[in-house]
Amino acid sequence: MGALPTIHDVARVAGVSRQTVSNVLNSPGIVRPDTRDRVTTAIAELGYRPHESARRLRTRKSSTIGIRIDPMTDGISGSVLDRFLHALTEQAAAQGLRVMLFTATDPDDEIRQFARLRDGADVDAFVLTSTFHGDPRTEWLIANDQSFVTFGRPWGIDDMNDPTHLWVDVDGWWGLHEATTALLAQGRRRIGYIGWPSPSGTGDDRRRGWHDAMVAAGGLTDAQLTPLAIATPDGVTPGGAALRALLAGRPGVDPVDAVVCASDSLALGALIASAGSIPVIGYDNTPVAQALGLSSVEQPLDEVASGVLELLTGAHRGRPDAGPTTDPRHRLVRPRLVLRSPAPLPAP
Amino acid sequence: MGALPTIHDVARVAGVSRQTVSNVLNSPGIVRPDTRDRVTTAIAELGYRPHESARRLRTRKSSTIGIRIDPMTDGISGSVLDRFLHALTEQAAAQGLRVMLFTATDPDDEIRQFARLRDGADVDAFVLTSTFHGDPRTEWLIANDQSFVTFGRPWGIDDMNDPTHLWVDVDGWWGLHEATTALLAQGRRRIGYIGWPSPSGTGDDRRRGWHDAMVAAGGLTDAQLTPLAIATPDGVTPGGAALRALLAGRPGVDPVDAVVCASDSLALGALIASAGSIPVIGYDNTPVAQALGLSSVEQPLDEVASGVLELLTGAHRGRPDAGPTTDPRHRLVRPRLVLRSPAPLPAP
DNA sequence: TGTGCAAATTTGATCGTTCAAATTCCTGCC
DNA sequence: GGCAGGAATTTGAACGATCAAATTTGCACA
Repeated sequence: MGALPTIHDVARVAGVSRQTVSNVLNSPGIVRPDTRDRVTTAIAELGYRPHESARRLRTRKSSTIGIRIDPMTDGISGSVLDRFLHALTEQAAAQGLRVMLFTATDPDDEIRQFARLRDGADVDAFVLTSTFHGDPRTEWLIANDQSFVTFGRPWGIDDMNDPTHLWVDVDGWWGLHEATTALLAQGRRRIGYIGWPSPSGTGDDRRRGWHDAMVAAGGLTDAQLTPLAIATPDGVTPGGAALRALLAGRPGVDPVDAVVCASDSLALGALIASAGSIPVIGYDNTPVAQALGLSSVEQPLDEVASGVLELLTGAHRGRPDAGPTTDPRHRLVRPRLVLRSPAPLPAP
Repeated sequence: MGALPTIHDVARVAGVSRQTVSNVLNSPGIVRPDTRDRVTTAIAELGYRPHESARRLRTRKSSTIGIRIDPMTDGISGSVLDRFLHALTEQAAAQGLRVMLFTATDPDDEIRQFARLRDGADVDAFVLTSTFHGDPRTEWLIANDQSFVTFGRPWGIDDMNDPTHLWVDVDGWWGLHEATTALLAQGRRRIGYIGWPSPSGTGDDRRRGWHDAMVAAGGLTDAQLTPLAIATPDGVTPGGAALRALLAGRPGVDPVDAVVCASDSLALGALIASAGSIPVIGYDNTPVAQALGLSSVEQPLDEVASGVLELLTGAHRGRPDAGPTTDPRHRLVRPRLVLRSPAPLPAP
């Protein structure tokens, strides 16, 4: 009674062989309907479930995805990973895949973890977050023929159309384009941008979204736009400082009448510093933004998760050269603008 | 070259048998030092690592902990689970344990997931978060003799000293006692409390922390304290409403001059509604609190994680009746008060 | 009725490891 | 030198599943 039933027990009860039971589970098409029913009944009766480790040993597949969980560097946007993890786990489970976590102190350590998990046959695919240009992790994974997909573009030349690896990303350009356009529709004309220093793949992309929307609107020239964009490290305090600079203006540069930001952290700082005098739009739609009624650009993490799984389990099977070339090797999903009116906040 | 080395390859290179290699790995004490060295060298040379699935199949242990990842209900405190996950994964890895995620829509579904993971021999222990009194999940786990530890007390009578299962929790009483005491030391006398409706194990515990500190201070009687505590659902808006009520006072009830809250969500609402006029202290030290300079009570999630692992791998092995009775079956860790001065916020 | 051939099912081997039992090695002592 | 007895090591079997090949079944057709 204590022992769990094995495939052999099911076979005995159903009056068939082990292999037939295995076939019912793995390729039901090749077994005759009446035997299949008999086996299914026996499985239900005994409450049998295949022993995953035995299956993994034999098939040399773990059906497990490894993903690194960050040390929660920036608290505010940390929840993006959290929501992504949830979406990924949920959708993976629906396909019989498991999600295993690991931590790493730096990229080199992460590569050691890759090796450890691969050697132990613990996972057979990885999902990478926050990749950067020339990332040693993707290079290692490619060199070692590991199956993986990144959440984030490679940001190299031509990577969009001829990527060296599979990726899913959110179209930050589109997000900031939408945000800027929405402010323009509200009659704002001098819309500033607060983002990160170049070069930053994500950051530059978002800045271009703002820039292109402003140019399309036709009010300002390229030269007039340049002083409206501020590059600063991420964080609430830098966001506040940047906004004060934009509001103050300079000789020959008028103050801005709205601001879009590359992150909710920056936007929060800007919101506080602006004292609610001008509209501010952030990025990521974090809990902070939700709580304070800050407008923000929401990343559709469900779509990102399903895109990742498609690339992992679909024709490409997590490798850039495996699938047919007709099948796109990436997914670029569109974020959604969430407009809110800020809650009243206490004065200094 | 493609194939990973097996224990057999190591044995051949070292000139010993499979089992000796296995012994070097699992019980180094029983193998002679010089053979041990030879084997260790061969392992390093080949880069051998045991195939975890094969090992699990044979030993019937998975060395994997299962934990559910929540659907991110309340965004603000969601990051607590996130930080806990990170701490748990990190410390588990140090002990050769893996962490596997799963999702569930409700407690019954979660029980189905338990069964699935157990039957597949995927995990051999569970970590439960946010348990409640009479939780069907803990009952199922006990009835099915599963190894598990909860993050959160059972909240039943006598569970503290004679628990039916192993648990780790943060001492919310102590956290609110500290917060209240800190405000008393600043000269505040009429300190209000905003929390959740009774019965709520966590909530009632935190309220008692505030209550006991107030009583110890001696300024107010029990009857005078009652109107200073407000019970309301969690959230930013309810927090604001509660604070307005406390600030307005009533016939015979003077306004408060400070407030402690059961969560950062409530505290954030209170902070906004108070317009910075009185000090507010929250609970969880979430990113929002950090960003806005809101004082808060921080849960030491590293300690919680290590406590969970101790109970899981120590003498008790995740079961209430396994270890010696001298060994405590729970850990109650003390939170840390983080005092900040709020950043200036924009006016309505 | 027998034959051919595909479909359905069964059998034997195997994945990489550890357990249990058997064997060999070594050391001390008479 | 022989022998006892423990330490060190090796051997065969097993964990529970799937793969590959062998076998049996079922059906159409001559």
